[in-house]
Amino acid sequence: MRADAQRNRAAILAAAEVVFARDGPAASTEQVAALAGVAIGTVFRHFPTKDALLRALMKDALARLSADATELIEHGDPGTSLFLFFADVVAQAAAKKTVADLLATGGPEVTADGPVAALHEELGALLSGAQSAGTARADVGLPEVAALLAATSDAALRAGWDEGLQKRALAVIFAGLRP
Amino acid sequence: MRADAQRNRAAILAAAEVVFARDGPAASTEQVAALAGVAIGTVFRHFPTKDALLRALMKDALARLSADATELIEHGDPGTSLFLFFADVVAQAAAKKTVADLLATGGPEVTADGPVAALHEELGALLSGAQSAGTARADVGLPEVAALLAATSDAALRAGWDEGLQKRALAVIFAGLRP
Amino acid sequence: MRADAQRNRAAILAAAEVVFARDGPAASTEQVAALAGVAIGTVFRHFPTKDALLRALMKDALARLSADATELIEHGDPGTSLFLFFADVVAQAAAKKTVADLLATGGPEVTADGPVAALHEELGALLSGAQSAGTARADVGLPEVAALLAATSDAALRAGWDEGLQKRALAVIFAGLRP
Amino acid sequence: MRADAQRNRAAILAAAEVVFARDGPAASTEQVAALAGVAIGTVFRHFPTKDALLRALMKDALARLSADATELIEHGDPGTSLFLFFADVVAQAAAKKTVADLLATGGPEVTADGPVAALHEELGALLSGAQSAGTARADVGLPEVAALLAATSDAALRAGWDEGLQKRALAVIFAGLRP
DNA sequence: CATGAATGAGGTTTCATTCAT
DNA sequence: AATGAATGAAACCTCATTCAT
Repeated sequence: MRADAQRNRAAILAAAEVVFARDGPAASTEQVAALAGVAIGTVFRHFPTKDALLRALMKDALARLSADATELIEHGDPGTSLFLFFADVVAQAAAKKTVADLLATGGPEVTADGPVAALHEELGALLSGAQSAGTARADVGLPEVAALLAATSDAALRAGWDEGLQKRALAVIFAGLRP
Repeated sequence: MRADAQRNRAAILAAAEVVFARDGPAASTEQVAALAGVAIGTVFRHFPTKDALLRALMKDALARLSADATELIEHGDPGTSLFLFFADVVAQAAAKKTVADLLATGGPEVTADGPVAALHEELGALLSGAQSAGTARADVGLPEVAALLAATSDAALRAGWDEGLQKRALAVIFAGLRP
Repeated sequence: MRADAQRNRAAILAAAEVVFARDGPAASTEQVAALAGVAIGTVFRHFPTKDALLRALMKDALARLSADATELIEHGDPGTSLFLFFADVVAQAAAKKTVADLLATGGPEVTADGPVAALHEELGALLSGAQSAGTARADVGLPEVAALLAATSDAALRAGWDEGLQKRALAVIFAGLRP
Repeated sequence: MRADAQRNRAAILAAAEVVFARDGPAASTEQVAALAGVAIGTVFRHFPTKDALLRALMKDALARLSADATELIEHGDPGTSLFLFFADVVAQAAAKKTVADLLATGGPEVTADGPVAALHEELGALLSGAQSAGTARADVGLPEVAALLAATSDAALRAGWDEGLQKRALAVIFAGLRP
């Protein structure tokens, strides 16, 4: 891929994140092209379908989340990393739509193997760490933790939870997770 | 309003609930008409705008929730009513989209005074009841309870939480609410 | 026809005159019904078609014009009646749409025999009278007088000619008609 | 703009002129597209609204009239140019709707400053020329001349004045304008 | 007779996608 | 590889007309 093509791809993804966050997935692809400063044809050359663009967006967001999780698993404090990660994701979701959408739906058809599974594994590691450290109850499972993470992230975005509300709502969930 | 008109209005609302739950608010009004067994013009005679139809749907769902809450407040056990209501709403949301959407967004422009406020008041009564009965901590407030209710309802729908997942996720939140 | 039916017919015609004058022939029939204070079905019972309603409107307007012309022919001064009639029609047209429309188009398909022909005959009588009285040139014919009457009536309405403009524009035409 | 786009724009305007002249402004945009040999989307790419298309049509027609007037002012005989222009406009109007519509209404919102004012100025120059040359009375003003031009153009179109009728009707007006 | 709800064709407009330039 | 004009299906909405009440 040529250098300018690479640059265009990045610009399109960045523009798409802004546009779809602002106007929802029903926003028109031309708005994305306009914000990216390219012609509509260029968008479709890089992403053959609007859906492909949305999926690429999710993949990117997932990758970023996974990187954060990995960092915490490797260098964070096992007792607090789960809660830190949880709170971070919710805070990010309150600002960006895609993160939430992807967590909520798992994205279009990307369930079993893809990057979503990777993120779940990492979340599982964080949970195990907290359980070993005694800061999370042993009888809570990964599915409900992941579900609650998705639910709160999504809600934080859609309802526009402010920082105070995020804190109080998460306090309830964290209290429920602790022994 | 004539009897047949009344019947059609109800049929349209019922159809809209199904269609919008299945395909999201971007679903076409014609699908609603088809499922309701009426012509497209009839839908627009009853609801002059697609938006008006969506709003009517939310209003209906809200009314049903309020009725349930009122019933619990008046005849339920204060110690368990909050949790019962919470779980019921989430369970319903897992089947119907509008309930969740409305809880998440408060609906278009219906924020301060309308039926949303009424529901919040009722939720507040349930919370107070639980706190008086000693089954909910005194330091949790209505805003976070409402926010968590909206978040879990919405997620239950979108992600299609099965009964087991609903139960486990709510168990965490309920544990966090208890003293 | 029952008395109330008669009353409804008149109310519909009156309403139609107002509505179509205000919004043009593209105005909806329901607006007419609403202004007349009847249901839409009643309009269609009296006039089986929107077109029929428009035609009836023209027929009425024509009848009124014919009556005025006849009155002038029988009791007016031959030397001035033509000019008086001309100016009157233009003045009325400035206020009501249908008169102008009908003069301009002759109405839908009503050319040879109907009330339009009657009006033309009367206009011809007025012209002859003026020519005999020496206030109109002998070499102008009925067709151009009728055409100019239609043109100025229509324009007076559409462009909203005020009284002063009507007077000055007609002064030119009258000067052209005089010997 | 690309060459093919330019060609399409012109084709659409030409088709619109024909279609709206034949069927009035209520004619459908799809007819325009069909006659222009393009898809409906192409019409809306060039003119984002049906109204925009109608306005563009008027602007074009105005420009052509202005060009004709300017030509006459600069190179024509002052004594006859006014009458020539008047007759030409009426003759054209008998064939094309837009010319007449625009003269009658001034077009949508284009009143004070736009090209309509320019045309009025040019008409004023023609009138002054005729008055200086002694072929028009000194006491007729631009307003009534413009009004009569609009009225006759419009009527010539709507009523379909044939050449003979145009000639005789204009003869009356020209006689009224002469000293 | 009157009512007004229902019909459904048709109109305007949007937008994902294709393809000539 | 980029451009942006063209396509055409499909969405929303209107309205003349019909017909059950």
